[in-house]
Amino acid sequence: MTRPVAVWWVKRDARLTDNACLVEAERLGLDVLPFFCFEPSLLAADDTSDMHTNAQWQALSGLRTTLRKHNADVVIAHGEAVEKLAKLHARVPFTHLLSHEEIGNEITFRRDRAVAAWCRERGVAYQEFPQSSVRRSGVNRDRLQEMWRSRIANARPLPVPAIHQSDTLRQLAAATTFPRLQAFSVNSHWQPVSEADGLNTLDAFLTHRGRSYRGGISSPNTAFTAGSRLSVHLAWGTLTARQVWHAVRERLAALDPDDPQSARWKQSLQAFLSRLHWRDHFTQRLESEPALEFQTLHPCYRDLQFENNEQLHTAWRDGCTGYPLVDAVMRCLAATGFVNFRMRAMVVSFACHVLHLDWRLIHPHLARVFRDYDPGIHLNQLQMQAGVVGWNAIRVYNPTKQLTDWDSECRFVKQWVPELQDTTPEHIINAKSVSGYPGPVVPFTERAKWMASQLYAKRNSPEAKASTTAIYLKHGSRKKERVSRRKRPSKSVPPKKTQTRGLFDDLPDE
DNA sequence: ATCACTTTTCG
DNA sequence: GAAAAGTGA
Repeated sequence: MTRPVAVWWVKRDARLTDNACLVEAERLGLDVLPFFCFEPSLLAADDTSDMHTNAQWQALSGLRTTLRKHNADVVIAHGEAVEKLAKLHARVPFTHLLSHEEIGNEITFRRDRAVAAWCRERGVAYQEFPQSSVRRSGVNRDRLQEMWRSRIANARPLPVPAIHQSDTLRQLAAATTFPRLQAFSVNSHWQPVSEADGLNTLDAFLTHRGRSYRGGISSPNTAFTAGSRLSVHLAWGTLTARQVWHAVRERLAALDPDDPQSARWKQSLQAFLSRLHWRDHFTQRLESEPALEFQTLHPCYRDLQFENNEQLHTAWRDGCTGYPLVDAVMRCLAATGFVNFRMRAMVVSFACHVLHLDWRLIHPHLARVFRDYDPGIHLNQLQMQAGVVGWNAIRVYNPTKQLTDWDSECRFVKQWVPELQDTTPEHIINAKSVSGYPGPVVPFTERAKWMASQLYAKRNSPEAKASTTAIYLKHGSRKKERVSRRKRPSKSVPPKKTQTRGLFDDLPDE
């Protein structure tokens, strides 16, 4: 009467919809036992924080609630994965271990390898299923479009299959409880993470909020509602890119051409889809080049010396640089775990180009204050904004210009930097001294120019130029041919039509 | 000539 | 991204 058991090892995929592990268990006709492990070695990592552990706890709590409606439950463990799996195996001799293919940092990769080795030793069939278009260990970027088409665009999200779980298994799972961790206390500033919250967020974006996406995501005052807010769900796997992609495509197809609002919706949703696709481009780069967690993709920057002044680092981290928008963003992140892309890019640019801090030095803190921390996205964006990828122009964000452009009334600044509560916007923007708020820790223009010159000097060395092409071919975008443009078209030439941007042109984000 | 806006180039 | 260059009223 007892069927063989497949353990579904839940990691960043605490959801029932579009879950290949559950579908596979059903296909094999196995009982399924979901298993989640809070791992001390991961909890202690310098890029992990309570914000992340709390997200996983919420996702898992949601999963448990849903599973119970299916008359099933999840085993919750606290300990190292191999050790806990072995202990479970002694109790329930499962034949299969199913999990999603995680593109993470070195710690999770090594952990996955150790689990695979344990499975081989024990004769447990271990299978990992991709949950994005990223190809494991694949480096051929020419085939990425094809991967996206076959895995995302031309494949429907998987429906929730029947879940078979014996009473014995269910009782065993139900008896396991959450470990007592500080991270599990509720913080109302943090965005909720669960499959149900993910679906609600997606729905609200597609029915109301999404209209303002285009034009709304740049300002920190509007981005909290105009942004999709799906990043946490994609990061922790309470939604998949495939679910989101198809939901957005359906919404686009359903737009009423007679509705004057439709044009705006269309622009917004297409801009969003483009970014959704870019996620995988970056994740693929980390999968192909895991060393970029520790060193720059381009060799010419590896011997670059950074000032790494500890006072400047602390001032940046705590939001005390004397640059109001930078400080507001750092404090907002620490409190909420979220801010829009542009503001994140600005604080990275500021730390690297103005404070002269190594991107590896600022990496752990940022990872910890991003509730949507996803190593593939984070590490690539970090290197890109630090200007060490090699082929993009070096982007230096001017915090004063950003303030004028996106928070000219200083609403966001005042919300997070109460010292400036009673100061007028003009006063703040012109950096007049305010008692109780520090002046600029370092001068912007001079320091930014100096760092840019350092970076360009590295890049322009003949050896560097030689390797740039090779690296670009391996890791750059495939979409647009890099045609050398005519310097100055003659007057007689018919006006060239403005090149319409495709979804995947080499202009990530803003 | 000037202004507002877009495109191109690039420490 | 920012600045310079271009465009068209």
